[in-house]
Amino acid sequence: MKYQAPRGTQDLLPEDAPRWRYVEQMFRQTCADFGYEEVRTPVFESTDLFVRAVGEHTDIVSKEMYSVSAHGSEADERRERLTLRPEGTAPALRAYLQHNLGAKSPLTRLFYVAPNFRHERPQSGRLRQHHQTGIEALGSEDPALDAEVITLGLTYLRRVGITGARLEVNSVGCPECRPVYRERLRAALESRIGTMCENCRRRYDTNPLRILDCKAEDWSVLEAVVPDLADCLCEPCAQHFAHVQAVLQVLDVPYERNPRLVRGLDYYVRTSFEIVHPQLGAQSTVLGGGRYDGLMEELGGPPTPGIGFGCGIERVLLACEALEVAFPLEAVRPVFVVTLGEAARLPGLRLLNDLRQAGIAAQADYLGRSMKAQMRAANRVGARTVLLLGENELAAGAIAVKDMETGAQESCPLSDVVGRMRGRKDEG
RNA sequence: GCGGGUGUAGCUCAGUGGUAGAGCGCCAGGUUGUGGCCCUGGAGGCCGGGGGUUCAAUUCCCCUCAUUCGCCCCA
Repeated sequence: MKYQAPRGTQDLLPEDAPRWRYVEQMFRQTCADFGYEEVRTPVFESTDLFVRAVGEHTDIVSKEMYSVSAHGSEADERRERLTLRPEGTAPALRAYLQHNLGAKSPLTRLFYVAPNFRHERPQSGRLRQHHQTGIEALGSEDPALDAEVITLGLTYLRRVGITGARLEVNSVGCPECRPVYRERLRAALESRIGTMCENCRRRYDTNPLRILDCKAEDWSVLEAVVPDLADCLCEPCAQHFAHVQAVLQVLDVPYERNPRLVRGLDYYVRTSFEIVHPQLGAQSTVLGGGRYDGLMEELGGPPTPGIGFGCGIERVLLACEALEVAFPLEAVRPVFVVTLGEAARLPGLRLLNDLRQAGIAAQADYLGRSMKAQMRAANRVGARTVLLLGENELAAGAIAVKDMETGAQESCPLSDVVGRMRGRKDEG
């Protein structure tokens, strides 16, 4: 085969698309119910935007970005470097700042549905082009807003039909208290460096917080040694986290505090959360997010707190598959025009077009096949009604109307048939 | 970047050192102008690519490519 979809990408065929539409529709509906409005941003942005927002030393920026450069004219080469969007928050905030949405309203609620690109090794639940639904709530640091964002995510997943998901929350502190914790963690682990995996030894120097997230370490032993981040939070962060949990409890949202939940993007502060599903394999996070109160300033805007999440559509669908979720898929039941003989061909096309112009789903066979084959085709596309046009019907100025469920057939004047089909459509 | 699995018909997969099969799908017939179910027939495959061993390789060996699962990281 000469051409195939690039590694880590996939085609969505007609048989797949309805499930995607359904899941996206559930997300849009949930967002609408919570007062979130859609934003659509370009699929690529200035490379610098992502470097700034996500962090120069994160995996995403250091080795996973698809950067593109227009080649050709000198003018193009002078332009800034561009990168295919690796995550959704930075573009949303960029648009918020560029269009000064904060001036229109002190609290802005946005949602998006968009493809993301990361140059990683593909595996189950991880693609080079994947799709995320996500939201961003900008302009308030009210802990209740954290709870709202989390609740929206849970509501969406529940509506899609996902059961058995687990909500984990944590607080990763702020630029005030996190360095304090970082040093306490280093001190606690110092004597254990020798027993840690190669990656963690490196992390000990570069980013010790990520050691908490390592699956290779023996946590049954380390648990007792490692200080709890919650014990090191500064007073405002501790209060914030306590309030978030209090609101979750009032809302009857079941959650687990995961003291080792730290996320990989630099901009996260305070509330950090994930929704994981046990049946997803290695990539079990279906939804992840957190607060990013300093990010807007980092991008050159006014101080504007914010919180949001991203949720992988592919992972949602994997979970649905594992759970054997039954989707209520829309079924188009077209009218099918069957013609018999040359003389009926053009009048049949005319009828087909009249039906379509009247807003009635209508199909016909274009392969010049036998009546039996046309009937088979009608059955295959789920036709509810077949309109049969042959010599007898032409002579009588009529058409045979066959109900494919009952098999009953009757004659109808050709001039009445569109109106009659429209009547059936309105019935339901 | 590193490990393991798998590459045979459109799809899901059997199979053998002597150049290939099933189920489903597709097409057609069983009805001079009638679908589904059933029966019958048919089309469709350089057995991923290259090299080696052999009288002979889809089968054994090596390489390569693709794919998949995992590590890292993330949705």
